[in-house]
Amino acid sequence: MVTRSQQSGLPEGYDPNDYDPSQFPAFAVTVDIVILTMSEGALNMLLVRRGEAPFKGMWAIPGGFKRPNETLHEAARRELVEETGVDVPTLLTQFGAFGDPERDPRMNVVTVAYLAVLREVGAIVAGTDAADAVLVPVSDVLRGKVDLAFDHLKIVRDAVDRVRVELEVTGIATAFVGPTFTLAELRAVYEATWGVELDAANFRRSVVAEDGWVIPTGRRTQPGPSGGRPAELYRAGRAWKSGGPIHRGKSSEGK
Amino acid sequence: MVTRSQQSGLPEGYDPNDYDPSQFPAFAVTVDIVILTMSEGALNMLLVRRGEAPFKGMWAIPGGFKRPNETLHEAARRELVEETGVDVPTLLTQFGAFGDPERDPRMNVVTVAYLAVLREVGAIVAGTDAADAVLVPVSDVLRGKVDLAFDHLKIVRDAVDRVRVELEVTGIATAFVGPTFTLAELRAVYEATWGVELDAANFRRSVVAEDGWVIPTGRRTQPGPSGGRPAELYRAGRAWKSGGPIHRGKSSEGK
DNA sequence: AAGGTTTCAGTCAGAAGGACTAGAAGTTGT
DNA sequence: ACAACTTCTAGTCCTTCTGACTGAAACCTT
Repeated sequence: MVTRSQQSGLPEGYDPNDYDPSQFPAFAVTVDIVILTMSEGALNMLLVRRGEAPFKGMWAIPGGFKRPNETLHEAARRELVEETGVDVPTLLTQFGAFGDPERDPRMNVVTVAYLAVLREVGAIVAGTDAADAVLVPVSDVLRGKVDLAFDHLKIVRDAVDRVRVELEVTGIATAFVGPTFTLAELRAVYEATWGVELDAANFRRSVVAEDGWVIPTGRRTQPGPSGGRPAELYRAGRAWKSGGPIHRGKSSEGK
Repeated sequence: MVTRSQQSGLPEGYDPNDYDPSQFPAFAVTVDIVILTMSEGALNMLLVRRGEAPFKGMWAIPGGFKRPNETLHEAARRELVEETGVDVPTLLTQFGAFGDPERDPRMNVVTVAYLAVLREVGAIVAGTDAADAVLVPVSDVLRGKVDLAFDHLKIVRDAVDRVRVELEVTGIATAFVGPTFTLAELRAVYEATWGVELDAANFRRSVVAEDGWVIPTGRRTQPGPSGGRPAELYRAGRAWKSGGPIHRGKSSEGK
């Protein structure tokens, strides 16, 4: 937007010749999406392989140009559908903008980063060419085991920081699991994202505490191959709109 | 940035002719800053008057174009210095990007919004032409008492939402007060921002609780015109790096 | 039937926090 | 000088929250 610095009343000590506001610099604006999902008890993310220079052959998070006639959110949603075929508009949260001059060697690109949380892991990668899209553990990416293009490593770090906070203050945890879920599944989301271990009994007590966090369906799961008592299936309640029931204590391994 | 959607391996059902990536659309990128400060026990913000169309004569939050050779954070810092003369790089936090197509009637502008917290109220407005810059209560803006240009009302709402969260999870509260402060001053920050009343004794207990939140200086303030026991002066400790000591309860009037 | 595994239910103690009372240390007014 | 008032500080009481733990219930495999 356009305010003081292109008006006539410029601040003292500022030479308008340093910068001509009528000739504003042009930027490319892109939208990048960090797509998270739970797989085998760990936090995973979707990466795509770049087919063009720069960074050809390297892994990157999906994204693309914003179009002039769409909002940022619409652009993120469009890219998400194109990459995964999944349409989850409510779970798309913007978490940062990145515009360092040297982040793209070809031109000046400002990107707006979004965070998407999905379930249904298998269908995601299947939707694209398997060689061009892969699901990798977030921990591998954070440890630098995967070389990412551009400043995508920084973007991923910010995304993980954000989802850890969102887990505590929003209902994003229910987005990782299906429409019905066991409390163990839900607990695994917290444990994998925060890198902690939560007491199953205390977790249950917090979540079931007479509020509308989860609603029992009456049905049960089949126990896993290792046996065990079958778990009850719940669906998400309406209380998640304003802060979740689980809060993390003092120190956590993660971060 | 540039990833899949401009590569050869485009997703199925996507016609490349819909959009030619090599001719990426040009956007103007600006940086807008919501500058908050405490004044007379209330949360205030800085507004500048627009001197040019569109929205000429209306109030707006300060901002300006990002330059090609600076980062977003540098642009925000530069604009902040130009507007207020105050340089507080650590307290500049990015909280959102806004890019609706119709947000600027002239052209396609994507703005990245920053939040700055300042003290020293008087010097701020004095730095600019008094008629062009004004400090107004945030509550007035949120109630729609002040017509803002562009989508700045939405930006301000997001900024206030953000600062309310930051107050709880970061040490941003100490940025509102001076290098030394009384506990009543610090408490007023929470009360004004959250729109609640906090018990002075309980607030003290939480903040002084053996951790490094605040460090007594041994000095005292002069009591106000209404008398009262003089308050002890503290300075901020180092514990604010990871979460503040004050948490808000269930329901608050604010938000 | 026995042992293993997982879920569910309850107890106990300490921490955290809200409401409250009382005292301490200044002010102003008569 | 004294009373009345204001604000800050210190402490108590009680409820709620939460971490750690025990044990029972329900299902598996062998």
